[in-house]
Formats: sequence, C-alpha cells, structure tokens
Amino acid sequence: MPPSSDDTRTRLVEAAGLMFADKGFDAAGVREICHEAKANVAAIKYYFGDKRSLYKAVLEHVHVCKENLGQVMASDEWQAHAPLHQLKYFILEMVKEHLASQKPAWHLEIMLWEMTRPTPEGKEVIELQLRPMATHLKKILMQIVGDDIPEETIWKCGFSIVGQVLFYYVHQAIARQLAGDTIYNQLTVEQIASHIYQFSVAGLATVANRPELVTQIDS
Amino acid sequence: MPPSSDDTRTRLVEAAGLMFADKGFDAAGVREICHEAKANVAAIKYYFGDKRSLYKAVLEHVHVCKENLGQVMASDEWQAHAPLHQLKYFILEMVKEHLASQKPAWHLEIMLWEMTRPTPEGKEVIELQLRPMATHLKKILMQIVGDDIPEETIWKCGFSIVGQVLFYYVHQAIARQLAGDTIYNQLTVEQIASHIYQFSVAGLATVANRPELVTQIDS
DNA sequence: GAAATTTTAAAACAAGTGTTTGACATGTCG
DNA sequence: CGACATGTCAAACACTTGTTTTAAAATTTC
Repeated sequence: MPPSSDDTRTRLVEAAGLMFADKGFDAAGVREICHEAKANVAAIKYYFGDKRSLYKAVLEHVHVCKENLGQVMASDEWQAHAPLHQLKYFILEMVKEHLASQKPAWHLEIMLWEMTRPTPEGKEVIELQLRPMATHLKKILMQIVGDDIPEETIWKCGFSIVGQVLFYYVHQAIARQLAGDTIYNQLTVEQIASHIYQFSVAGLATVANRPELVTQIDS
Repeated sequence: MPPSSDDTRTRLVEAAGLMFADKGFDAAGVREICHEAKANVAAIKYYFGDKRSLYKAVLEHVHVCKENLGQVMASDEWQAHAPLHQLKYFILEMVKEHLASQKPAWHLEIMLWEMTRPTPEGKEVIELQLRPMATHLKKILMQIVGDDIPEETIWKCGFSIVGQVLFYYVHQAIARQLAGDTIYNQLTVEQIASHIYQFSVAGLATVANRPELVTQIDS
C-alpha cells in the first residue's frame, strides 16, 4: 500500500470532499471527482462501493479531522475564566472559523450543506459536531443569565448569538451585495466578533433582567 | 386559450416552482415537473425554450407575486409610528413570513436557494426583493441609534437582527434537533419575534450608547 | 522467482438527463 | 369549406449519469 497520505483512497476522499462542498452531493459527478483525484472511476466501487458510501467516508473524514470548539473550551483551563470572557472568546473563534479559516474550507462547506439541506447520512456528523458546541454555549449562557431563567429562553439566546455569527457565513454573498463592496470590505473578523459580542451581552442583560452586565463588557 | 389561472404555462411555472424549491435547480427533473403539471415535456420547449428559461420564469413569478415587507412599510402610515414600534412590527412580520406563511412556501424556499447558492439568474430577484427591506430596516435603525453612528455599524446591527430571524428559518432542522422537540414545539411565532425584538433593542441601545432605549421596550 | 493478492485501467452497461422532432389535434378567420 | 396559427402528444435524439465487467499491472507473500 502506498503512503497513507497519498494513496488513491485518500485522494478520492479529499477530491470528493472538495466537489461535494462546492456543488452538493447530486451535482458532483463521479467522473469529475476521479479526474481530480487522478484515479479511475472504478476506484470508487473498489474502495467505497458506490457514490453514497464515498459521501459517508467524506463525512467521517470531516468528523475526525475537524476540531471542535465545544470540546476545546470544555477544558478545565477555560472553565476558570469569567463567563463573559468565555462568551467573547467563543464568538471570536466561531467567527474566525467561519470567515478566516485557514484549514480546508470544504469541511465547513459540507457542514453547511448538511445544515441547510440535511441528508440521512449527515445527521450523525451534525449531531457530533454541533452538540458539544451547543452544550458548552448553553453552559456559558446559564452562568451569565443565572439558572433561574427557563431553558427555552437559554436556547433562544443561543440561537440569537449563533444566528448572528452564521449570517456572515451563510449569507455573505447577500451581505456583500446589499452593503456594497466598499463597506463590506472594511469589516474585519475582530470587528464583527466584537460587534456580535457587545450586541449579544446587551441582549442577554435585558432578557435576564441584569442591566449591570452591560457595564462589564470589556471591549 | 384556456382560462389564464389554469393554462399549461401557469401550471408549469407553479409545478416547477414547487420542484425547484424542494430539490434545487439541478436535482429537479423536467419530466417530474411536467408530470406534476399534467403537461408534456415538449411544453417546456414550447413555452419557455429550455429548463433554465423555465427557471427564470419561476423567478419572475416569485418576484411579481411575493409581497415585499420593505415596500409595505414604506407607506406614510407606517412612517408616522415610533421607530421602535416599526422595528417590532418589522421583526414580527418577518418571523411570521418565514415560520407561519400561509402562502405557497416555495416562494421563500426558492429565495433561500438563491441566498445560499446564488445563480446568475437569481441575482436580480434577490436584489429586487431584499433591497427595499434592507433600505427600510436601515432607515428604522438610523432613527433608533441616531444618525451620528457610522453606516457600517448600522449594517452590522441590521445583519444581527436579520441573522437572528433567518436562523429560525434556515436552520430550523438543526434548532429542532439540538433543542429537542419538546422545547422547540413550545416556541411560538410571537414568542420568537418578541425575544428577537427585546434582544435586539438592547443590543442597539448598547451600540448606540443610549441605555435609556431599553426602558422603552414595550413588550 | 512463482503464486496469490491487491490495485488500477479501459470499455461497456443500463438508466437517466435535457432537448428536439414530426405528427396530430383544435380553434380561428378569410 | 380550406388555410393557418396555436397547442399537445408520443417517440426518438444525443448526451451524461452511476455502476459494472473484464483484464492487465503492480505489489505482497510464500
């Protein structure tokens, strides 16, 4: 077997990942994938069985490769920080990952397909990727708003925060088209994250009826 | 010519709209569309020329049919209301439209395809549909935060608000999966809209450095 | 080195795609 | 009536799709 980083199987998964991310499962053709991977079409049958199983392999590859913000921040070190500081970092990292990710962008792009147009195969990866983030964000928010706030309110606040972040990723074409290139290009990752942080802490303070929170915003 | 509400051309556009909304342009097949429209495949060539032109006709149909919140609220009657009241209504109507629309859902679903996976044909419809809303929301926000706030900040606030609303529509499958059916089913349109309104006014107040705004939230 | 196994390659397969053709109705007007 | 545009239909077209077959090459194993 050739070195594992360059064998046909790996090349296929990565080429397929790119293709699926770009055009979605249906529109990506096996011939184009194999051409990109410098492999023969029959290789798909040989290594995976069929196209769907290749897609499953891609999803699994995403799952094992993509580091998870929820898991990273679950460490004891992070737990020691102030809740607001954790939230600030959470938002910043999430914005960074979506708007300035250096690693292969198709990991995220595939997740986006699964988030907007779910397939049966993808549900598990979504769960494994998003659940830790949701759990962790919930924990942070409960520390901020206090644990006498009903759970569904926590969820709504979480959705408000994540919704803001995802907007810049999912609808960046629209955002750019509407705001215009001049204004849109002025926006930096730090600026966006900082805005969402400020905006959200204020929102949390109101929902939790703790106006003093706003004064604690440190940037 | 048969009555215009039931002629072949109209049936084709509507069946195609449903199909395109459901599966996207590529995955929707002309035979399936024509079967649903009780028309022959050749009818597409006869009335539109080809599949892409049929899609263009669908987009145009969406454009002329779909009423526009931005235009509706541009009326003098609405301008008379307090800015916060306008914002509250804007958010409520937007949430309603996305989560409890009684009219054919495929209008919105097609817009969603164009917003996440734009096609050359769709750009104009997006512009025509979203521009009035963006313009109007901007106007409302400027009244709230004051006109000494830089334009890019206004845009960021707008994105924060719209991002929250769209989250519930674009990612409702994820939201439901994460929060669980029990909690998710408790959420009503009014509740969601009210939450986003409160959350956002607080955010605006902070960004504009006008904390007194929060006290004016009327629900 | 020979046999067995794993991997690649080209070509063919059946089913599906959007598109087109030409015949056949149907209604309209001179 | 006949001529003509309008609309519909089944069938075929050229092409692409995912999948399979068959065989040769490369690699491993004995």
